[in-house]
Amino acid sequence: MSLRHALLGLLDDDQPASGYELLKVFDSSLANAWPATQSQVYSELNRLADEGLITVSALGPRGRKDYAITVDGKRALRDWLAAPPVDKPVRSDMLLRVFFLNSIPVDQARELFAARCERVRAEQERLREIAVAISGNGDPISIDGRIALEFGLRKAQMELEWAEWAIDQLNASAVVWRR
Amino acid sequence: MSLRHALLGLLDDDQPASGYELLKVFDSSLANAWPATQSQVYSELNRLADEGLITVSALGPRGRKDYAITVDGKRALRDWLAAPPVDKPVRSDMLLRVFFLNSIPVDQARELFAARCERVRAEQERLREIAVAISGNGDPISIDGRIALEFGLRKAQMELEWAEWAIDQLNASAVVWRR
DNA sequence: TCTCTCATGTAAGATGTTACATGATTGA
DNA sequence: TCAATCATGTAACATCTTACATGAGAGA
Repeated sequence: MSLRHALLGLLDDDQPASGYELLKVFDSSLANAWPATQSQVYSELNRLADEGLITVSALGPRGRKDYAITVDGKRALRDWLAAPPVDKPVRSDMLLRVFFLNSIPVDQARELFAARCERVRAEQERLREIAVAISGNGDPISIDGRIALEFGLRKAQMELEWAEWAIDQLNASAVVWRR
Repeated sequence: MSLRHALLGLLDDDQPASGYELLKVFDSSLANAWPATQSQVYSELNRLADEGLITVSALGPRGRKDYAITVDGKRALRDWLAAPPVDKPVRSDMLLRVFFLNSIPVDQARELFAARCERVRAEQERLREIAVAISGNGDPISIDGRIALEFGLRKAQMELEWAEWAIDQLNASAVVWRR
């Protein structure tokens, strides 16, 4: 149930905002921590409003609704932040394939890791551009964003080195095989 | 829809197996790549059997059903392995909290990362024990398992260093604050 | 006027979690 | 005999994805 906490957190940080605006945050910065779809955001906002954790603070053109966090909402947010993070099980399509590597030819396995390297390099590039953007705009860089971004960069680097190491392992075991 | 591919992969690797046996694999090695509950495994096995991708190859005591992969199942598995892995969006409760660090006192933030270090260290320990177990049992270590395990170890190491770095960042910014 | 962006909503279906329910077999 | 393990199933609920639907306002 962290989607609601993400919404509460955003509304606590800034001024009241509409679902449309919050959605843009989910599509940009928050996409790397807790992605959510339009459908989810709008539904959850209505649920939060029903429960009194947020309220409609203003109505705008085109049916726009600005939401503000309530006292109850602030308490819910703080309770969540004080609780230890729950590690939800992580599912990785990539890692699952690794378990079945012996079901495919070695060449295809190498290809799998090579493709992974490509993907990760692209991801690294994307994150580096964000890093440049946020450090270049003159704002005092929010420490939160910096730390989250650093996580992404380190993870990408780790994955890249791992995939390269895996290819080496495949090559080494292929040599052994040939004897 | 990777749960079904995990099941097909397991049945392709080894001899026919029962849901109960497959479940144990999900609780041990596969838990780190694609965790699944008892409820999910049994339902999916029935669905796969309905679709003809696996068949009941033997009946045992206590209503035990051994499943074997079919030709259609093997094709489905190979099609999946040949397709590029899909990166499903990753949701991290921890990372989400990082985005709202400015909503809590610095001490609590430090505590968050310190607790993370503890958790990750425990995880590292767990994985190292597995590494010792599989390298010590005399079997020729499956390259698949080695590569998957290495991913976990590297990820843990990365997270640990990141969390420590984050604490340093907090300390540094706290100093700036005090001036 | 006409298109693009703003703005919100609903519905169907896939996937995952938690809890409950049931009973057979094995070994101490 | 009695407890632990083996063995499968269902139901309710939470969450997430994809697609469809609708319309107002802003600017060329």
